Amino acid sequence: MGSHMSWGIIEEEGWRKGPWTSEEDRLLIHYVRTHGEGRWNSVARLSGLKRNGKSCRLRWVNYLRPDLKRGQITPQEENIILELHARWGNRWSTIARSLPGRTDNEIKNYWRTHFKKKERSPSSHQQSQSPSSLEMKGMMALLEENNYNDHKVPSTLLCSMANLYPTTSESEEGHFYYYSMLSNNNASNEELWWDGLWNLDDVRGDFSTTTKATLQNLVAPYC
DNA sequence: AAAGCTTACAACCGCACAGCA
DNA sequence: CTGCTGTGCGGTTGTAAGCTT
Repeated sequence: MGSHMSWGIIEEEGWRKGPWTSEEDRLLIHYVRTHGEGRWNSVARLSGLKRNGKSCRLRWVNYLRPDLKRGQITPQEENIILELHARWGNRWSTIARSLPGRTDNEIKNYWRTHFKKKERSPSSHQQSQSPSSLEMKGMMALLEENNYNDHKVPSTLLCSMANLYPTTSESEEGHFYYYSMLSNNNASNEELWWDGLWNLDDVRGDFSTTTKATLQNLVAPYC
């Protein structure tokens, strides 16, 4: 689908809008390779793209990033989304951090098309592969019980994550380390925690641009 | 076969926040 | 302290493709 959509190309104040062309993608990829992520408002000047910074950032984050996982959301990922949404609500970026390769936009879209509908038809919800509302209540009770206060993640969630990201190879190593660390009862050790966060960010790349707010977002749900 | 409906997803918008001069 | 700029986030929209009637 995607690039075939025909949003009319609009030029407003010199900025192009609408669907990206492969040439624009190429320019943006080249820009990121040479200058790194960030400084999005400089993209137009440095790359020749007639796109504003926001548009460039969005295109990169949601579509061009090399670590993106394409394809359908798996049932395991769906379970994680359900669980994390029950816990955090519409904090899509927070949820996305637990699903490497998935973007907040992707998860948000998935939620809207799948679960919003299910909310309206409770009977179909029970038939799905997702946990029933009763099961979810149990999970949430577990979550509340543990409350992440001692930096523990419920084993149910960790099982899903471990199943989802079983390998320790290459880019996923950091993530798995992160989850294993969380599952460790001794992981309340603050040092281990921050080690894990550094590791996570390292994997996500461009650690240098990670702001305090980003780290706070990362930590907040567990604190 | 055609019309209407649903799903999927790319992209935009407005707001909030952090950092910096 | 204040205003500006850059960035991130959540909500929303628009449209192609697929499905149903």
